[in-house]
Amino acid sequence: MKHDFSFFELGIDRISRRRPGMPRDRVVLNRLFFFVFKELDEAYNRRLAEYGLNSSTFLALAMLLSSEDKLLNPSDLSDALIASRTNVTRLADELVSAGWVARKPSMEDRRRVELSLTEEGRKLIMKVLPMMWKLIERQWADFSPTEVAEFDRLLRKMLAGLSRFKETA
Amino acid sequence: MKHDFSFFELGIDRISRRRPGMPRDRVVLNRLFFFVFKELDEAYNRRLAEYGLNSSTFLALAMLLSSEDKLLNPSDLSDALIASRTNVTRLADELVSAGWVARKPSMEDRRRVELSLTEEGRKLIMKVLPMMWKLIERQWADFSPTEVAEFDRLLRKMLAGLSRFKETA
DNA sequence: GAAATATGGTTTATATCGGTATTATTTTAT
DNA sequence: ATAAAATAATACCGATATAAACCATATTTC
Repeated sequence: MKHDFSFFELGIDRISRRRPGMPRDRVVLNRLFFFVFKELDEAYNRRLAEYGLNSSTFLALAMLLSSEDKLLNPSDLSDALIASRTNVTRLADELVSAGWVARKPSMEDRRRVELSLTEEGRKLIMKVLPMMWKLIERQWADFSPTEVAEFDRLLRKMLAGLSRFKETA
Repeated sequence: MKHDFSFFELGIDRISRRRPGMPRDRVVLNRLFFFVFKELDEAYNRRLAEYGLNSSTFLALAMLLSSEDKLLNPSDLSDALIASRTNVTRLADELVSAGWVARKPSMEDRRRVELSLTEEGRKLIMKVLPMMWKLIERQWADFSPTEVAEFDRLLRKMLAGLSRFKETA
């Protein structure tokens, strides 16, 4: 990595000095959040790439594994992945052509499509899940249970703040 | 919004029940982080869109404003935005054709290009910055200074955890 | 000082994603 | 029972992003 976060902090401070009125610490927080996300996303994608997966395809397979009875529709996946249905159609194409997922028309509702894991898809996600969990454990290893709980609380509070200013638009 | 976060928590718990060994709370934390990021990004982009901007173009203009003397190269922007140089080229094209930024060849190093704000670009970012700061203040309004500091600390700790497992690959 | 290497920026090819329109089917309203 | 509205999936298109190849210029190495 070329830069750690201090690089950004300096940039923010430079703006702050010249244009007064900036809520400095909160701007840093937003930027830090953004930065951490990028690192998080990149780290996991790099590991998943070893299996020909990425965050979206991994999560899709995990969802499919977790609901092996219920049968999942593309719309369900769209919700679970926070992705457009358009994109899920494409993802499903990808997963099907990789041989991990099967598409079947639904009997009850003929508009629907039912997605399920193939044997290969099942084997793959069963292999990847424990790897991911180990990774996650390692990532959070330094956090005490209290810290985990506090982080959780703050993230949810942040969510509340965000939803509030969504209404007022 | 169709779903709040509890939707995802239920999905995680469903997997957890069937496949033992999941570090449940940390998985939730990762997923929550991802969810919050999406909301954050979407919220800011929606506001910036009113000015014909998005996170990238906004940040680029802010960086340019903050270094009105130093003159910024595309590479600098690439670092600041955590974006590929390829993408910065495209962004610069966009900003130039919108009339907000000027491109000038550098004298000292003839490989380089120097980017600077036009008068219009300057006016725009001077208008947008205070709007953004107000937004950020509102977003974090419920957080006490202690909470802000604690959030900051936890995010940096998370970063440390991430960088650790980057090395070990 | 010439050759090898590194750097800055762009072009080209490719991936990922969302919006809109479209088609097929189901549900609702009258 | 039929017309209108809603829903599910997709095709098509444009926006945003990266990687790889490339050219021009600087820097390093010998």
